[in-house]
Amino acid sequence: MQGTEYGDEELKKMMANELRERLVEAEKQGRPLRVYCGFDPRTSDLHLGHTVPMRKLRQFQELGHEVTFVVGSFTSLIGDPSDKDKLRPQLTMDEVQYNARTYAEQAYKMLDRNKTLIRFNSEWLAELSFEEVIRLASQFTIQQFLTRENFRKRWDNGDPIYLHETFYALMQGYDAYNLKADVQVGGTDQLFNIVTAARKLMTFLGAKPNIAIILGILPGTDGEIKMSKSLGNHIPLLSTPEDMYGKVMSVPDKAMGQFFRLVTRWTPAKIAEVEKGLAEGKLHPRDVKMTLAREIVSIFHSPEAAPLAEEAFVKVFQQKDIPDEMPEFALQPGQTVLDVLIASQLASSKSEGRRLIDQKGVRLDGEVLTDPMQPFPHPGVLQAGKRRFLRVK
RNA sequence: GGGCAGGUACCCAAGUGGCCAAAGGGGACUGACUGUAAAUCAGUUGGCGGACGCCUUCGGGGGUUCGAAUCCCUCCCUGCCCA
Repeated sequence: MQGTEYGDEELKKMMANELRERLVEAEKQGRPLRVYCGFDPRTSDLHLGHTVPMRKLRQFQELGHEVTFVVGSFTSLIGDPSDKDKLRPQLTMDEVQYNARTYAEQAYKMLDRNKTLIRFNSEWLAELSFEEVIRLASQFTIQQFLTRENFRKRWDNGDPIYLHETFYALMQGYDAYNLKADVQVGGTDQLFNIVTAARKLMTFLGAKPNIAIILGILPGTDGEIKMSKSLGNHIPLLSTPEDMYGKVMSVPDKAMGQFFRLVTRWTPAKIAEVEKGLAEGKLHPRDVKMTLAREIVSIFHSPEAAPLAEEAFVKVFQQKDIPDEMPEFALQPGQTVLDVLIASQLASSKSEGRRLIDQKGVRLDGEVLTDPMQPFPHPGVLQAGKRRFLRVK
């Protein structure tokens, strides 16, 4: 139950007990537990936050249980208009398939490729008739939905709550029913869907309710809000080892604990020890965070990549030196400093490039450049801000 | 269907005829400092031109005005109340 967060001791106890019973029962039947988690294939770019439930799935996998990675293709196909004016594009089956594939590919950084079943929920959800949907819906009251914090808040604020949003809970419950799931994994934002909706629906349909494993939500690099690409505070799974290491180092000290618990492979005992050391001032937060960064790079890249990423970090930020490796750029005759910034994508617009130069953020071989329009002085190492380097030839 | 209140930049949210490219917060970026891309402090955050400048932006479209995010018309969307 490491990293779980039910927000309620009773529920946690209940789930732990049920899990124990289910294990015994499955054992008797000579089968593994069926565990699943659903993922929205809207994006193909995963970040650390997505890996939290995956890591839990992996643990089940290692214990010999059957893990299903459900691609929420059905929801993507119908599109979700809850983002007011931006009409979310409805993805085609091809796009969903494509995203799902890249998604799964990244997920295999966490999951065992050979032991993971991948299913698309449109397989069964698209088959439901309206009549059946109504029958399922009749098991719920509006009031039940309004007790969910998420809906409650919006209700109180006068924000829209769309009717179909309530169906998501039903769909998720039906997924669990269809998969005959023993266990469903998800973040605290899924508590209602997994515990209230899925369990109720499964019981109604004559199945055993799934057991909820509810995990905490990983904050982003700002340490406050949940990690999300659209908020710009995410650490992409596909970032380079150096970038990933650095981004972890930029997480505020206060948020380290959540990273220990939610993304590392550390045992509760080790985490307790580290936190004790920090609290007593015996461990330096920077060193602890470096260990954390190494661990994270090891998980998502390789154990070999971690020390190299650390080396690059130490070199650049502690010794204020330049990294060994950096992209190269072939200087064209007549290019100004600004031209090079744009052409090399160190700046996305001329205004941004100017701003960068105004702010003394651009250096060539350590010298601050002040004139955006000057012809590029000479080949060398161009630095934009603290962490972007370019070898100009 | 009727009445009322709303739709503002990446997000939240002020602004209700010129001083608005648009307060404030968050996020992001830059600098200083440091223990790190932590914390703290300062600055920047639509685009284009060296700059006083120009262009695009406040739900969509149209209009009034020397001048509109702000006023009018119309359409779309949301909330509340009534039917």
